[in-house]
Amino acid sequence: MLSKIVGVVGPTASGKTALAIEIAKKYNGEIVSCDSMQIYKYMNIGTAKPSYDEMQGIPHHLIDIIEPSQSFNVAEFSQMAKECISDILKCGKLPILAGGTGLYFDSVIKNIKFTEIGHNEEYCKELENLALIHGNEYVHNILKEIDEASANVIHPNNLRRVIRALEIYKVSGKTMTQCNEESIQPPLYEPIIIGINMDRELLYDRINKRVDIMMENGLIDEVKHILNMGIDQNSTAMQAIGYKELVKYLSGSLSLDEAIEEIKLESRRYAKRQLTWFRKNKDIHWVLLQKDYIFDTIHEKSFTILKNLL
RNA sequence: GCCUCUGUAGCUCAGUCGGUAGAGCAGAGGACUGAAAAUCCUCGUGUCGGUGGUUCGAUUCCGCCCGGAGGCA
Repeated sequence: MLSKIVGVVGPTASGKTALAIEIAKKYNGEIVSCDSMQIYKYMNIGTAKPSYDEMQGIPHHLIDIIEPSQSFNVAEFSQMAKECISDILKCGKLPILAGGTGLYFDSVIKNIKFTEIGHNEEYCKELENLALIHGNEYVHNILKEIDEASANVIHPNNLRRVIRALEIYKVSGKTMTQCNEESIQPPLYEPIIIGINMDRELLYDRINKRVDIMMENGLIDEVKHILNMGIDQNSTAMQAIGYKELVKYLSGSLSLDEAIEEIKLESRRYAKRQLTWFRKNKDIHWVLLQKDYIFDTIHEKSFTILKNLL
């Protein structure tokens, strides 16, 4: 019998954090954040990290665990998240995996096994160079020769993924297809997943307003502070929405208004991508918010679902 | 009041020497196994301002009307 855990997913600004906390309060739970940017310290306003008060005494895991200068990846996340969940279950409490990073979420729910495949930066650079000189197709053709199945799935222009597939082969001697097959394992938990969604217009309105609030709360100072720590503008952390645009503003390539509009635009697109990812997961119980809404209805509907399934 | 320019996709505009139209942006959909808030793919029918006329045929030419911008009085 698998242990039950709760999942809370949805696009940015849909209210995942608040819902997760309510669920934790009601069911004696602890929250495992599933967010690729909230893992970074000092990035609070722009990642909409819950404040100490907002957490209402509920333990939150995998938030503020690394420095913005450090790199991080799914494999590490997956491992840490499973350890957290295991600990929470041992205490007899309910783990709640909540966040908007679809890949991270699935890696835990599907129990994907990431074997030790390191990196070979030199090789990657070499491939990047080849692409620069001969074009993306050229590198894609190299992949086609060693792993046709992957080549068929990865678009030639998606250089990053083409290179990763080649890197896997270079480092491990196995094709990506082979590695992916081996990574499939039976799930560890029985997840009950709540997905929050709402009318697009309403969502976008919430996103736009939240960006304004972030600006009022001092996002610019937060970005300056991180930059002053000597964090590279090209670091993963600085690719976060809200940060990369303000870096452009601070370096003078965008006006403040342009930067704010770009943050809103990128956030809306991000929300759309998140929905695309989560929509294909048929196990999600969607809770929809209509236009003339009372926000608590999301919580009520969620509790009804949980009551029947937990 | 007169003159000139202008009205085409949600926005900015192109274009049709008369055969009912296409870019960018916005938007939508999709992919995703070690950077994932990343990366990548696909998608353009709209009373061509309204109304009369010329024409086999008008968004295109002509008249009038209604918007908008500028100039002269």
